[in-house]
Amino acid sequence: MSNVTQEPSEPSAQAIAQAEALTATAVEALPDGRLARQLDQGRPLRIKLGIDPTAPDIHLGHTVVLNKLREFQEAGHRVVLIIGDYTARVGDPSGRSAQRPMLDPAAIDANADTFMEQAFKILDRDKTEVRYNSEWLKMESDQLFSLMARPTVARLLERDDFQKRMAAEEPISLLELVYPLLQGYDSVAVEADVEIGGTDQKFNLLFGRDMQSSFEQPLQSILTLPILPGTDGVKKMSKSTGNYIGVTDPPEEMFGKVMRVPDAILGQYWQLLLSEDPPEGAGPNEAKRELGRRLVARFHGPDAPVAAEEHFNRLFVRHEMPDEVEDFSFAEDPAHMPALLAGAFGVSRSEARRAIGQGGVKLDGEAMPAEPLDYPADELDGRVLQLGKRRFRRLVKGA
RNA sequence: GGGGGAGUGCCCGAGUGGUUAAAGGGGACUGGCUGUAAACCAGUUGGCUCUGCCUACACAGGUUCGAAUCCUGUCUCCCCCA
Repeated sequence: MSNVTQEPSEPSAQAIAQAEALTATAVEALPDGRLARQLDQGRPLRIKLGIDPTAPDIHLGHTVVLNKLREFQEAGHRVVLIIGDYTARVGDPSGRSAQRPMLDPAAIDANADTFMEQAFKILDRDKTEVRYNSEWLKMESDQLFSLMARPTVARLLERDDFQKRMAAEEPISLLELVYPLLQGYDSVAVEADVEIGGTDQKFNLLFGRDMQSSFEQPLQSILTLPILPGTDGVKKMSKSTGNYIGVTDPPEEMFGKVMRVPDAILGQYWQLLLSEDPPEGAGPNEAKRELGRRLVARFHGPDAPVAAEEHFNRLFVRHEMPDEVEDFSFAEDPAHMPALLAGAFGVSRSEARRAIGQGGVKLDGEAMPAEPLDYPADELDGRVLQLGKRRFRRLVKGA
């Protein structure tokens, strides 16, 4: 395929240096040396990222890739952000151990909107081209068949995920099998020069080259970036496993979540999110605090970290109440504690009873006794009800 | 189309007629310790008007004094052969 490109065979020293800078944090940049030759073409490259809007929010895991795109933009290149409104309906099998349900189009569209808005917290709008892949994937079936005629089943089944699932005798839908084709066709449609993704995307990214090749296009090079572990320190960060830090999380929550991350992955967080090592000589506590401050500042502005950190100190270090507590108004008199807790925190009454029995419920900081369960409304009015360590509501006697 | 296997609580997974709201593990929650975390210890983990009652082992019926366990049908999934 090299005959269709106008790349010089030996990249300039300058291009090599530039490529090295851009791939420093990447796990792999394939094919070897290709990026430098592309950079030498002296035109802005088209850097592709596809995101399936299966959830409405962007979390820090996404930002690793977005930050890389930003670097490309700063180097004068153009980002092609593909909203996978069509592929979201299919479901990417990458890293999956089970089939996932198809999403309904309305939800996908809503997700896509918030997603993009959040992506522009990082990307430069002026150097970004946003495309929806339904634009070209909503095709006639004979056109689809001609796509499907190209790759072989054996080729598709090579991938890890499928191997594992077959070995475990788990189902793989035909649709999932076709997914890489669709993603690959995205690359053809936007004439991508470079595609970026997490290491779990390697197969799909490489497959894009196959697709481009069958359409006799220049082949994209690919860049895989490390996967950011979630706040549990084990699994990939994702909304569905609940181990994520969202870019729209309020400052206190963002700071708190950072502080709760296991020490073991602190170094990775620093590297992947800030592209540097934790400060020399700082203990894990301080390193996490600094990480938290910087992230809060990045997403909420330079003034936000102070209040967020103070909130954290108050709640978790000094075990005091937050300065602002949401009201919960109740009408019953006398008030039945389990019912009150259920209403205020969305737990079941049984759970509430257990929590009380375990000393997990406090009123103005004092643990409540198991008995009695009923209190006169006047006695509770204005006091702060607490469940566990971090859930608070100010009780307000209402009509 | 034929044959075989399986569906249990948030997840995995024991249990094949009766002290089974259902072993064990994971996760989660609460308390302790702590640095916020990890590790560790203790407790909890279907619901409720809670010394008891109700609902639950894919779904719907049936057998039985009694069923997650037996029977029938339905749905779903997996494997093998074609």
